Amino acid sequence: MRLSNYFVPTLKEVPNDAVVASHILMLRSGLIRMVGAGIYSFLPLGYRVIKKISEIIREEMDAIGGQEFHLPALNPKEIWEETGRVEAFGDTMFHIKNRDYVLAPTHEEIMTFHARNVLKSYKDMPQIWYQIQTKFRNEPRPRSGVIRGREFLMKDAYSFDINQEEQDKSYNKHDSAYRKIFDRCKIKYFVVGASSGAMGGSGSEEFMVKSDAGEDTVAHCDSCGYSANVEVASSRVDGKNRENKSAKTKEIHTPNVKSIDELCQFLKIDETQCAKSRVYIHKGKPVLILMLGNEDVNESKLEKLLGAAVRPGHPEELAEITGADAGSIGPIGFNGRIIADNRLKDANNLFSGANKNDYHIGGIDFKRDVETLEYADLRIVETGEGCPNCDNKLDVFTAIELGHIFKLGTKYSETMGALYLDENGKELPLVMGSYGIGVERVMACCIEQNHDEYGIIWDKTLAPFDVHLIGLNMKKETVVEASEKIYEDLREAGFDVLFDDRTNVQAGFKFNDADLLGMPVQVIVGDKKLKESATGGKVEVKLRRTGERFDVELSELISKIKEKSKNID
RNA sequence: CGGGGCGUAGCGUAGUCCGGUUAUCGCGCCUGCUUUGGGAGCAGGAGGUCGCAGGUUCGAAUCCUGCCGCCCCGACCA
Repeated sequence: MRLSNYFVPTLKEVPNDAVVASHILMLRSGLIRMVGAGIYSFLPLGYRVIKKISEIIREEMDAIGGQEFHLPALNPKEIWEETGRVEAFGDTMFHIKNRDYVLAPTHEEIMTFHARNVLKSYKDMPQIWYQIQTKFRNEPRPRSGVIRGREFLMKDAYSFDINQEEQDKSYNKHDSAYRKIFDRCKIKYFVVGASSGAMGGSGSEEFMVKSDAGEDTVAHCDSCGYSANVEVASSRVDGKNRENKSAKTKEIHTPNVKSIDELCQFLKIDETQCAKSRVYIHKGKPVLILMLGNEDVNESKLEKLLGAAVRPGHPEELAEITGADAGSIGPIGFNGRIIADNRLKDANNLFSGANKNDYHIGGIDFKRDVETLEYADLRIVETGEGCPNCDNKLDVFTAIELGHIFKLGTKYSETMGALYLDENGKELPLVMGSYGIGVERVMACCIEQNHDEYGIIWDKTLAPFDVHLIGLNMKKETVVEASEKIYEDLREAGFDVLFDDRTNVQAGFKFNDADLLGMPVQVIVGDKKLKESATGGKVEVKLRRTGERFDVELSELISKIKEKSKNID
């Protein structure tokens, strides 16, 4: 492709609206343009990358027996009403104004629609169906460029099996296919396992990439591979040890002391001597949560423990329930369920609120003074804490969810009546799985992981072109002749070549564009080096990732690039 | 949806507080000449509903009201 007539609008300056590296670089290198919030066009160069990623996904999906569909984005609303998901999605689903259609945010319903009445016999299974298409979600806040959009490209697959055991096989096939896909894309990812417990062993794995642009917070152990969303992650932390002697409880006047910090300062004590109180409302009833020191309550864990949603109590409620305002609440005399974090297990000599404004109580012994006290893990895991599975320490960071594989069970087959007959002629619901990959996120993550101050550094598997050929001074006939010939030869040798044949652009401009666009190999054709050799001339080859440059005789160029390309990974 | 910021040429911006001729500058774009291995030089030129609507005023990019859009933080996220 000749750059002189190729639509690659590069930007020298950083666009105002972009913040994260991948977004900035995708705009600057002319891969994408924004059309509206969370709505992007892929320009020719960017679309070449999308096609390469899609092709890798396609190959690996086909390899596990996947069959590619092309499904409508425009769906009759009534199909979605069968599963009650019009309501479940709520405002996240786009609705068409002048007909009863919705824009599909995912395709469980449509795939199940095709499966029912057609997959009738146990002999028809297993089936793996997939598509690589645009999804629509009315995200309240699109962000980070292509990473969270209102319209986005997704590979989603659905498996249909006769029972859970067979479903596990389909699930495992996807698990290995996903690892191959992300490995081939050279992405450094990790897998976050099933969020333990809640829905009876039904499995789920998220394929995550560490990134500041991410929206999930996860705890990860480098040495054993333990990974979990902080909503469920646990860690090894020491509890407050029970002291030999329990002091007597005493009420202490603590005027204007509202926070743990203030309490510690006022009493000259360490925060590990304090039990912090938070009151939550669960099913209309108050629950007192006690945390060691100044630790925050992990509301996700709390909800999982209680089995239903919780909310912090309003200030007026607190006064009514405890007789005190937020800064002076404690377990002694609290009327209701009390749950303490495991770190406070059987602790004594604690300070906490007195349920009386401007008073705290010291010398609290949980075993002696608090009846019906429950314990649970209610902490939010932090970096540096011990991994629950090995001797190492956890790292806590934000991450981008690239893919998700999920055991659906029979939720959709039952509500939509997708039933088959087993060997005994018994009618049973199909057991389903659902498996997604955000295609644009793969692209964004690659850029997040592979760029420098000058631009993108593509790996050869996803690079829009293999070689970026630069004719330095395209007004000199020697340069034109030589670069045109190299262009032909490289293409004949099977390389995709982006040829900067622009006549009106300075050398420095071309170099910088080449670094910005990030093809793995640059071939630089200049007048000087062409003249340097008696045997036909030399050109310079530069490897984008390492910055390594070297001169090559024209006659050896193809073989040299082939050799170097092998090593570029 | 809450909090904050922004909206002036394709991009990046000055001017806005304190209203006053023809709206600033850089990049990019067009023409010509020169230049050509690290984002060129000179000369000339085109390009603007100052986000939109209404209001105040002799006069509005600037003040007031309403709306729209975009970004960031939070809430939300099958």
